[in-house]
Amino acid sequence: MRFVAVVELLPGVLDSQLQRDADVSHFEYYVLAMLSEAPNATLRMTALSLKTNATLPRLSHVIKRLESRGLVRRAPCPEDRRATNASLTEEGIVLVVATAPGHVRTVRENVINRLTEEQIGQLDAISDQLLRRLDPDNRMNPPA
Amino acid sequence: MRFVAVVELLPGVLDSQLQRDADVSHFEYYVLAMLSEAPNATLRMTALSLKTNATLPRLSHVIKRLESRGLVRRAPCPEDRRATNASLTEEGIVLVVATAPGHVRTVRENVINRLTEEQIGQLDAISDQLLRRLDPDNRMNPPA
DNA sequence: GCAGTTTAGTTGAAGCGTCAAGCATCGAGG
DNA sequence: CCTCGATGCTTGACGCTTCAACTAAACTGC
Repeated sequence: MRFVAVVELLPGVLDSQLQRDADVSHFEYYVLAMLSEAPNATLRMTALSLKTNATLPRLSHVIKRLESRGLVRRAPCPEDRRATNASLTEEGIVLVVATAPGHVRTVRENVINRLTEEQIGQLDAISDQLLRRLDPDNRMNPPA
Repeated sequence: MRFVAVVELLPGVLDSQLQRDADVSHFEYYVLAMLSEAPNATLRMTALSLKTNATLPRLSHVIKRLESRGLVRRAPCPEDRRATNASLTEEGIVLVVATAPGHVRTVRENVINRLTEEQIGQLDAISDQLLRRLDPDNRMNPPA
């Protein structure tokens, strides 16, 4: 199916733009973006891993790298001392703010602008349908 | 967009099924499948890399692994001695034949069966539209 | 309270993808 | 022919993801 080809190709396109513009992978950007939307730009590791569909080890490694680049800060959670809170630093916020428009534009150029209004509606309905199975608990898109 | 979530999640689903059933990644399966469709189950490395949207180094590594597992055979191309022909072995053919139905079923369960006839048509038209930009030369789907 | 289990997260080793460099062959120009 | 650039592919090193193993803290039942 042609759709499979789209699924194969699209991530690469999104990745290269972010790599060029901000030297982050699409996944790293997504992590930063999820943090930036959270109250106080802070989330617990587990919550963040659910939102980003990452395994905990993966997230742990990524956060360590982002921390070493000064974009994220880790602090033990006071309420549950097993847990770790990840927060955006000032620098991290700056990066997200600076990078978001370019990223949005890339999505726009590669997806939205290629389709009619009607098709966008169709695609959204189709995606919704598919997510019922791919993400039954709606982890990736909590009713923000 | 919800569509982005689909693009993130779907590859993982397809991958796990193939990993479970045949101990190959989705990409490895795709390589084997492309070979199986080619005349004489043989393709030159460059042609195969275009069809699978892989860099040549990546393909080279993958083919080496598949060869070491006895699924693929490499032979220098007689017409152009720089080139390498990759072919499916008997064993490789057996794997593709044995694995294809399960893979098709997975795609069916996760995509096709979730949508109405009408939506499938819409998705195909949308994919076609998007591929005009994502794959302008139509490398991934030569008019078979 | 205290053993056993569950939850939260980190770490290190192993495997795959990417990138830069390399080698061989082909083809075009003089 | 012979050189020079282009083409086809391979290789090795490095980075990221995954998996298994581990530590530590929190619940649970007795």
